Amino acid sequence: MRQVHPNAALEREAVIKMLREHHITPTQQRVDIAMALFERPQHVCADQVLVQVNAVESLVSKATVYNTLGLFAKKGLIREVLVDPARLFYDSNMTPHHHMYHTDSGILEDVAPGQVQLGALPDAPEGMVVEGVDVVIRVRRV
Amino acid sequence: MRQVHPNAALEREAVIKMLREHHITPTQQRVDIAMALFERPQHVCADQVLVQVNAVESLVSKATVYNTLGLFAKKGLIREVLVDPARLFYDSNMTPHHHMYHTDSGILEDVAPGQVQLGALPDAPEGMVVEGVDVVIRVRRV
DNA sequence: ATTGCGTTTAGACAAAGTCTAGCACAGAAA
DNA sequence: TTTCTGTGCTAGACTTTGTCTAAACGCAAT
Repeated sequence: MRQVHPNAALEREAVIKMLREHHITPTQQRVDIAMALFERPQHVCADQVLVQVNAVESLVSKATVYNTLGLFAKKGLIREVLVDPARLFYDSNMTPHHHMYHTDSGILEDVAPGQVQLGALPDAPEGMVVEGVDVVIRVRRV
Repeated sequence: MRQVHPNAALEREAVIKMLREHHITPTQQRVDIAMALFERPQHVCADQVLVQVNAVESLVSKATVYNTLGLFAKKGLIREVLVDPARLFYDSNMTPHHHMYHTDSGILEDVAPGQVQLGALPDAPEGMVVEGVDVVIRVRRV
């Protein structure tokens, strides 16, 4: 049986509200996943979320973690980050910013938007809209 | 037995020279792959290269295609492009430019560097160098 | 010819992510 | 509260991309 720690109740409510605001039905599993994601701003891949959510007790299946992360990204709650060819990262920080990726260690850092001057983007082709612009600065040890 | 079309001889020599300039031992397989890549500037994934190279006759194995594309990228002959979470693309156009990615169709286009104003990048952390900066404009149908 | 080293190969393997078919749950309605 | 319906969840099989391994190959130098 599912047990929810009583002290977590308030944050849980806040998360449910957030999901509702993004037109996502707040199921138990989605709330669990969202709480893991928004505990702190972070970059995670599906596998890490799976482990984190099920750390204490098995709450959410693999398929649901994948489905939910995809749903959250589609609904604009989190952001996909493509930096590692082997896995997809998600960023729970939705404020505009860019990324610095350490290719040898896999570390992914945020870069404040003011640190990159981005101007004059090309127009999207006829009948298309810009969904987003990703800037990734790849760095490595000398 | 390996057959090389006589008219391709000249281009083959040029490719061999290019490999040597990048300190890559020009084996038959590497030359075949490079010729497929540089036939025209293009974005390809490993699987497409495998098919293209072996279209007429089976010349190169899967492992070699993967190894060779990785080698070429490491040696600066081609460039990895991360746009699709499911596969890694390679760009045989090494002149500086950015990318526009059609998320629904998978089409990947070049964007001339002049069309994006990129200024004032943050410094790389101590003991690190910037390997590259990727700018991807993701677009989709309205 | 023989040795040695880098390259290629087939096929097994690994990891990320998707799919399926049936069960469970959320929310609406009575 | 109970029932109902459509959405969501699950285990586990499956797919796809890419890597690894061990043996064979190729070529240059001895």
